[in-house]
Amino acid sequence: MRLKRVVLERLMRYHRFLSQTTASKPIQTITSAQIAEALDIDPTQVRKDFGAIGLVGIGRVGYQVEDVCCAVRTVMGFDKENPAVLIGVGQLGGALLTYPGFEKYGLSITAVFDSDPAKTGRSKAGHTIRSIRSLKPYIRKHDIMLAILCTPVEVSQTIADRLVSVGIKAIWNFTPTDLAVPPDVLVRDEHISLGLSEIAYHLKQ
Amino acid sequence: MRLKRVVLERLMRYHRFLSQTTASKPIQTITSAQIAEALDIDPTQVRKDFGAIGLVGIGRVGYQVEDVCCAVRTVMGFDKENPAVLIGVGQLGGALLTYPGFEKYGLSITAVFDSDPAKTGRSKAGHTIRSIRSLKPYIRKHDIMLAILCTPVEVSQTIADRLVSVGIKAIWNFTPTDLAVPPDVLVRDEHISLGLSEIAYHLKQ
DNA sequence: GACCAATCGTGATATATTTCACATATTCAG
DNA sequence: CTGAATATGTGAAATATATCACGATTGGTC
Repeated sequence: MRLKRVVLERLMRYHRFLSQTTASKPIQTITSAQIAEALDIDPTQVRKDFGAIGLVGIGRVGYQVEDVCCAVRTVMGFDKENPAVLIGVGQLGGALLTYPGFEKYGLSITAVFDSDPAKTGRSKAGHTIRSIRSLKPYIRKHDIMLAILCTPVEVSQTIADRLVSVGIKAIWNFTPTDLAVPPDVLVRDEHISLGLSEIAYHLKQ
Repeated sequence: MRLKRVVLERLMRYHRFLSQTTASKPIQTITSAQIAEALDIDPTQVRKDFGAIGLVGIGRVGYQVEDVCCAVRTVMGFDKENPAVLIGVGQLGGALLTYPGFEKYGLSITAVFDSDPAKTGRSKAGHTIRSIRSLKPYIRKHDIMLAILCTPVEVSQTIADRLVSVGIKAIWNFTPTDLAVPPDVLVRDEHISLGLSEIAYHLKQ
């Protein structure tokens, strides 16, 4: 069965926790209770999640840490290369370009685009900024499936439409827009205003 | 009753949608069905969410757009000033400093800190970077409740502990760490790896 | 003013998610 | 080898969330 978003997010937390833990103190195995305690999750939940990705533990012992990490990475698809394009090299786009953690997840930004003629041709973080007009041919030629969207709000839907028309399969949306796309295209929103709302509400209490 | 996180997120989507819509074409009222259609949500859900924040609509007409926006902003606490400190002026921290959208939500970054002596004293986006050693006295003196955490992973928990000990009430966590804090302190995680996992999984299918 | 169509408000229903409870399996001690 | 202790794995129960169904209310039309 297709894994739900909440499950994927928990799997990531397990993975991160185990990576951090083993980095400081190498351990072979871990129990669902230990993970649950650290991440403030119910132990049963941990076991069910593990079961969902085919992990089996050992009674009285727990799970092989190595196996867990491996299984999560495989299920997520981090072992596959995912070339991506980044569109809009503003402050945020620039910050993402230099983010060092992407390769760990199989993501590599292979080209960056911007509609500002003053930027095109220039170089940023080792990438030559291309004109937005070369976006379509590039995606077609290299069979890109993922686009990272960092444009101003005004053009984000327009760019999204172009991306869809040329066959993109996922859009990582850093613009504060609710994009309209066909159901087979995944949009993952990374609006920080959502986080801000939770914080502001908490502080008001 | 205390609003749930999912409700808050939907309220934000309504608010953003209405802001965008009215910006291009001024309208007085809107129906739950119209909002639901645009955001791919059930109309009943919209009405229940509105009911939860005390909004009442009019039969055959819908809701006053103005009222909705106003109610959301009030409930969220965007009408109150929220001074915040930002810790860790790297790529991401720098990008956040120049983000123009915060004031709309009542958030203002009043001071920025970094532990790198090479950075302290310098200026970035209109802020003088302070030494991390002045963090505690600053928070105490100005009664700051919110911290934006953009430090390297290695020190994030240490800084979080210091923040908690000096009375911070919410941490907006941009570092890929599961922070351990007392239950009365809100941590909102903004790990982009979570989004990445959803994308990688989708692309693998 | 009376009727019709469209919309809200909400209890009931359905679905999804989390937690509980316990049988089963494994380790360790004596 | 046996028994006690501690894990897992999973069906059942509880909780949370979303959707349906429908009465109540409003605005427009004749």
